[in-house]
Amino acid sequence: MLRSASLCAAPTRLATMHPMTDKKAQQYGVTPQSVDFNDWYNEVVKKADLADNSPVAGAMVVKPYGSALWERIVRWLDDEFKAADHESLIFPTLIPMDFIMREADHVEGFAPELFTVNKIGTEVLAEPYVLRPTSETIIGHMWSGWLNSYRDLPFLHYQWGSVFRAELRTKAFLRTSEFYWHEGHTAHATQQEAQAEVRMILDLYHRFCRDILALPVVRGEKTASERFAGAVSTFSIEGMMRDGKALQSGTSHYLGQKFSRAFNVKFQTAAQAEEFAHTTSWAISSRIIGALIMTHGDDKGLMMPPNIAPTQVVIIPIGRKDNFGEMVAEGDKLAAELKAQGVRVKVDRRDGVTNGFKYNDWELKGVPVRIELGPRDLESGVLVVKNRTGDDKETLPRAEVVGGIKARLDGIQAELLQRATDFMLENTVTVDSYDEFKAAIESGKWVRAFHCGDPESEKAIKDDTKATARNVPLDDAEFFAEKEEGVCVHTGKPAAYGKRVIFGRQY
RNA sequence: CGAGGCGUAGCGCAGCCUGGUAGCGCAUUUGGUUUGGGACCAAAGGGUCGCAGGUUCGAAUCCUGUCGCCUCGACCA
Repeated sequence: MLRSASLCAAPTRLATMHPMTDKKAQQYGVTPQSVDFNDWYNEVVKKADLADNSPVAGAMVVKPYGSALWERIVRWLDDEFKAADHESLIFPTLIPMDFIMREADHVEGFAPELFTVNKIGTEVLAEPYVLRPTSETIIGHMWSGWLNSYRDLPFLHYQWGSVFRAELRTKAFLRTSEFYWHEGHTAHATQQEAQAEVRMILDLYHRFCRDILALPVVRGEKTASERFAGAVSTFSIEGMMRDGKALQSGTSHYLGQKFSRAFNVKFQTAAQAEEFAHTTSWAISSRIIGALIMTHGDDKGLMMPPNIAPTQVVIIPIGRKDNFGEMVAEGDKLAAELKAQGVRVKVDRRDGVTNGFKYNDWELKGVPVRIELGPRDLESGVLVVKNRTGDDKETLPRAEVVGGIKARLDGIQAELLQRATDFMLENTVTVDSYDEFKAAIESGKWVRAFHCGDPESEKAIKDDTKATARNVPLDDAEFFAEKEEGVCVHTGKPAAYGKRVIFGRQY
């Protein structure tokens, strides 16, 4: 619950500049981003009705609006996976604990955050289970039984579900002890094929973020110290939030033969040799909703990109008691015309709530387009239209609004992507000295710098600045891909990777 | 997990220090007036004071434990 804690945590700040000291502000709206980004985020999640806290530590309840959003995310991705010939399947939530223990790096990464089931009724289990933190192990186990010949490959599998990781500090959508995702798991006969899969998925994620969520993201490879526990190589898409922090928004891992060796996933080749499969895993989680909130949101609340918005257009019938019903009926007619074009539209038929209240309500929820429809408009054949992205209302002929609705939505989609891209570029600086590096990080920016690749140096930088290497952009990444040689900004040694690394503070 | 803060009506809070009838604003319900950017008047309903122990004649208030939330730190595929 959003109790007094967040408002009282820092009394000195509160006393001087917290707008919640104002009665009206306390009741309506959210804390401005510039005052306290954390408060802003927590309040938006609550007030826009995306999620609520549950009695279970760190586990949220996703409310209908949040669920509608997640369902749209799931649907789009699921269609794409299937279009790329992947098949879904369903694995148990419980995994034998010893499975997790079989791959050394995997254990080390996950052991501290495992929920363990060691009792059924009153009977203590000799071999406990864990609630899956991810399913490479149990899937590897099953694959070993399914795989005989190279002709069986590739396995192109994925499942939708939730996983459990007991993080010590949680935050709705960004880091919850149970979260929702798909996990892709594929097995291939060759390294090349597996690596092509990893890359194909990373690109799919990139398209999803760019075209559907209007999130500019940087495709790149993680440095060794930031790899998935058990991966040979990890690739990520990184987005910049409006506070300048980075959010890893999706990952795609090449696991080599590490898991196939641990779970005996092997096959006979055409040359009659025995070989271990090359496997991959990849995921986008409910965390992506956090990215959506923090990339596009403003002081009025959420801003939903039209391509993902559960509701794209809201119609507000405006009338008095005697003609409100008539206006609602007109709104329904208009809605039907928009729906016929495939637009997701709602008519706000609530009576006894003032128009101003409705405007603010839908702005908080981030609905891209609002149409007002009142007696005056009806009389003159116009509609009042307002985009969530701007401040101005437009009065336009009804036919123009109806006919131009798709273009309007596309325009908003493009505007959001452009805005977020500009923000990311404006808040990324290229530096060649460690002093500049520290100053830039301190001011909440991303840094592009040369690095020697030494994990010890990365650790030292993190201890010093709280910034980590986000990724090394791919050669064909949309941003920051330039090839360059230089010396490490931290150690002065020759730079690794042949290009600059993105550093930033992260969620 | 370490340090700090906070749990009182749906939301935001006061009351706690100094133990003695549980309050305020908003929201809700009803009636009326309103309605093109967060309406107004009137009346009404709503609370095991997070939970469990303890001290006391008596606990929202004092003590202990515990659960949950927030911030900083550590951790974070």
